[in-house]
Amino acid sequence: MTTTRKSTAGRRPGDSGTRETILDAATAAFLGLGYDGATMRGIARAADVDAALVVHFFGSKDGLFKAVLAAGVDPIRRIAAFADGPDEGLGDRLIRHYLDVWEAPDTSARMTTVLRALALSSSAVELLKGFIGEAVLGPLSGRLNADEAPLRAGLCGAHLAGLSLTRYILKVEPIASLDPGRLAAIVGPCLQHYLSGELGEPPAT
Amino acid sequence: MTTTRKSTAGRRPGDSGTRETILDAATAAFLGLGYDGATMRGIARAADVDAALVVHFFGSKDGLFKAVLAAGVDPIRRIAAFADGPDEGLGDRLIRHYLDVWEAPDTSARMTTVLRALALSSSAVELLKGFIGEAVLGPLSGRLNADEAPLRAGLCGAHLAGLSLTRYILKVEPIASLDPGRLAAIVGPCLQHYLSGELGEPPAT
DNA sequence: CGTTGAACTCAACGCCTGTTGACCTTCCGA
DNA sequence: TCGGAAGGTCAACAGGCGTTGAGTTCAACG
Repeated sequence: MTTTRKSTAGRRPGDSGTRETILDAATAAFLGLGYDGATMRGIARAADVDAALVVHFFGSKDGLFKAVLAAGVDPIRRIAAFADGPDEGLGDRLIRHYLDVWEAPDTSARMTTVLRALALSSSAVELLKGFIGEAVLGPLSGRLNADEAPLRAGLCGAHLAGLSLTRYILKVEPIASLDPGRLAAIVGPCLQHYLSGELGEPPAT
Repeated sequence: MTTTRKSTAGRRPGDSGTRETILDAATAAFLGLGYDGATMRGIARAADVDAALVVHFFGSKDGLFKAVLAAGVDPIRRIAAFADGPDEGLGDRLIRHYLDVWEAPDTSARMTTVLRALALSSSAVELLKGFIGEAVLGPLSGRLNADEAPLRAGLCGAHLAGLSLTRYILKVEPIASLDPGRLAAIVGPCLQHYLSGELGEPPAT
């Protein structure tokens, strides 16, 4: 027995979905503990795997977080579908697509992960900012033909972010329990106003 | 020279406000880096002091964080003053009071610290919910004579929370750099619509 | 059948963390 | 005048962190 290993190493037989297992464990860890709180070793342990394998798959902790972000935030891209259609119903379609995404159970868990991670680490803030800018605000402001498109997109983003925080994370009533359709009907017109209305002028009920 | 120290140790002459210096440094650190990101050594360095002294004063990192939170207390309550005055300008006064509080440098630092604490414990979430409910939503919904007052207040709260997240914490442009007066002029009418408008009807630019 | 590369483990690296205990120096009250 | 107590430094601890590199095992392809 000169250099014989313990034989636990090496590739496993069959098609192991280890990568996905790790990703799930990482999602749960980031959700429960935040970016800094979650550790590579802990995630590896939860996935019943060596920490080095996590590095092997995702390169680094940052890479892993980005992968979680990409997987969790990927549904955000679905929101972009709201852009198809005439200008007039834009605000309404935006809020409906947005709510659709958040109401899906696993999706909302993933997105909550992202938001939670924000509170603990500043590096996560940079990551999320980049993603929001690229995946949501960019396409949105690109589609708008009104002036000050980035501002309009930012206002919508701020309103939607606040809605998520209130409804899905803090669960403040009565917003949290409100019927999605009703909420969309209420918020849609305001988004529309931000998108195409006269900024700084009263919406005039 | 058996055990002679470098003579840098020992009590400093005069009345040194070292404790407060440390508290300030800690506030800044927690704000900029989050709980885990901020380090005892870093805080000590910023206060030009040894890390052990921080422990000496506050017991532990947890104790220091709690001290920072306790020092901040309740600038939120100042927002409640918006309620004085006629109904018509309510939305406008709400956003202006809200921005006033957040624009004050030390206040915003402290509030952001609290927000960051959210991820630490679910009790922090309860704390914030209580704060929001008591200081903003309560007075607001109590004052409104329209129907569905809690819902209206909740909508305003959601919008404002999103604004804080976007402007002060994530610092997403162009919202972050927007002139406060302009921002108030833009958002005020929408708040007003939530407060007294026809919910679910278009604001009709 | 041989080779290549992907999957996987193991041991170790260097770094940074919060905390401790010993020690020193000044202030203040008895 | 003298003795705590309070303010302050220093060196070191033990442990956790992300990451690395070498090594092993398996699957797939020519």
